[in-house]
Amino acid sequence: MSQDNQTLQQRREKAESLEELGVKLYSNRFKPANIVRDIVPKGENLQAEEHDQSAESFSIAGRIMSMRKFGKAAFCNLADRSGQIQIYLKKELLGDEEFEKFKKWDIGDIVGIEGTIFKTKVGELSVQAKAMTMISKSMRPLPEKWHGLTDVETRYRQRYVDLIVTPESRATFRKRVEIIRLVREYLNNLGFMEVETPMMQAVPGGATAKPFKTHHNALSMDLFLRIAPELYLKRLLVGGFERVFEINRNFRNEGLSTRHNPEFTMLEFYQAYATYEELMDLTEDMVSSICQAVNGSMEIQYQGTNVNLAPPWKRLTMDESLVEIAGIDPELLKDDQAVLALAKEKGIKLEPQSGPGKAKTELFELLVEEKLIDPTFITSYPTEVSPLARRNEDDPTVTDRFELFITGRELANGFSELNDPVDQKERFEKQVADRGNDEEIHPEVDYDYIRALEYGMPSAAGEGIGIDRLVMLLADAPSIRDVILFPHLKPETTPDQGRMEKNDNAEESNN
RNA sequence: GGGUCGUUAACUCAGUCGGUAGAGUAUCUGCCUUUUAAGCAGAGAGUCGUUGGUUCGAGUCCAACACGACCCA
Repeated sequence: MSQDNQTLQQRREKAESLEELGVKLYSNRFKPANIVRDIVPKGENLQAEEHDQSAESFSIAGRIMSMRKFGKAAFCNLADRSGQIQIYLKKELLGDEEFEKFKKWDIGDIVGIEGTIFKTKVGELSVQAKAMTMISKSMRPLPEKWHGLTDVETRYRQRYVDLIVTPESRATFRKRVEIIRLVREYLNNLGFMEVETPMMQAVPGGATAKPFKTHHNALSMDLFLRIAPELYLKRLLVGGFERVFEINRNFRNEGLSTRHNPEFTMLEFYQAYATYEELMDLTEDMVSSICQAVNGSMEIQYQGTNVNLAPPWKRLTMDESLVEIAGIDPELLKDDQAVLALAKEKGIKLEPQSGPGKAKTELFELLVEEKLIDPTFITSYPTEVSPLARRNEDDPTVTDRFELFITGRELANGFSELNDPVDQKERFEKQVADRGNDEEIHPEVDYDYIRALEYGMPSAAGEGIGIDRLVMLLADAPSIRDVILFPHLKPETTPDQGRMEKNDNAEESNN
């Protein structure tokens, strides 16, 4: 704390002298009648140096972002949720007493202003203050006005500061909110119901991933944070909710990267009597129209690369992509042994029980995935890697499934759902048997889900879209941490903190 | 988990060959009633990420650790 001494102390002293002048440092009396966005149009017809003849009074509240003080007058920039406007304060108008109080104001304070509007010499619309109210005194200085806050660690840890001073960051999160709103609107318009299913699950199913474990004391049982909502949403199809979706968090206990946060937001939706082909059409239309709405165009740049989201999007089977993009001989793909040998040659390590389907998928990830820049649906995923997808009726080694790739990254995964309880049970059991030596993956057969299928689930197709990755794409964000308000970081260390003690505790809880 | 880079004032950054810790912004004091990176004059502000080591002497060299970024698995 000692490093903050000087600034904090100075601010405290100012705060005290304001209190002595009778100012409440944290008043909740001020109710702004206006926001900046409302005031701006009122000044449209004013000339430079002209005051609003109607003398209409406005009141606004916000944070002081900058100050330019003169002896007996000053200009400030005030920011509220809708924008920024300049405030002009002069001693002559406010009176000696109020102006003395103003001198103790700092950049970062949240204040209320009442006044009339005018334009300055250079034509900037400003509010001339006739009354001023302290709403919240700031005790810490804001980052430098010109460079702003560039240290990414501080931006992620102290997002509140980032949001105050980084307009791009505010814009990204507003865009995120808008994208999610548009997804909801799109699905609602098609008659989908938004539902919430369990985040804590006794059997973490619906994907292959390492779950987080937690414990319920009263029930004295372990629970897992969900890795996917899939099996619950399909239970709702059984229950007769024929179009459902959920936008919520999934949790995966795996590595962190620019594309992976331990908790991430997923859209999953299920539509009875649809097939995966209809979902490809839906996805193409939904994503491209949302892009048009938030970016004004379907042609965007992602980190300097042009991406065209205008439909129709390319559709390739996995085998076609291996031939067209990886340049693999189509004859080779027909020979299971040759496929396995090629995977080995490329340095892919496979479990002993892995078949050609797994090998093809690995080859795809290695040789094709990153080359899919414009949106591309890859279809005909091997049954081996698709435990929940419906088999293709003509070729049972593949499923009626697609994944969507944009800028070399997986954005969506969808398929025609498996609704045959016998087939589903066999596949679950095989998955458990095949888990290999990875105990953490934790596959278990969800027998209640099998029972649900035994009551009869309508034919259906379902899909998951990674919302964080969609926002990254549409907001041109390089890291998933730029689109998550509070991304996961290790606890920060401070010199005067008992770090050693913390480490001891951590070790104990690991054991 | 591995590799590379980074961590110096509240913020953005310099810091040469190992020899008294620097700038701009912010802050404080004075002047200043249309500025907008306002201006002028002056002042204060540092656990150089942490802990060790080498050295007469370490922000600088070495090691370990912490946190972060990027790449790889």
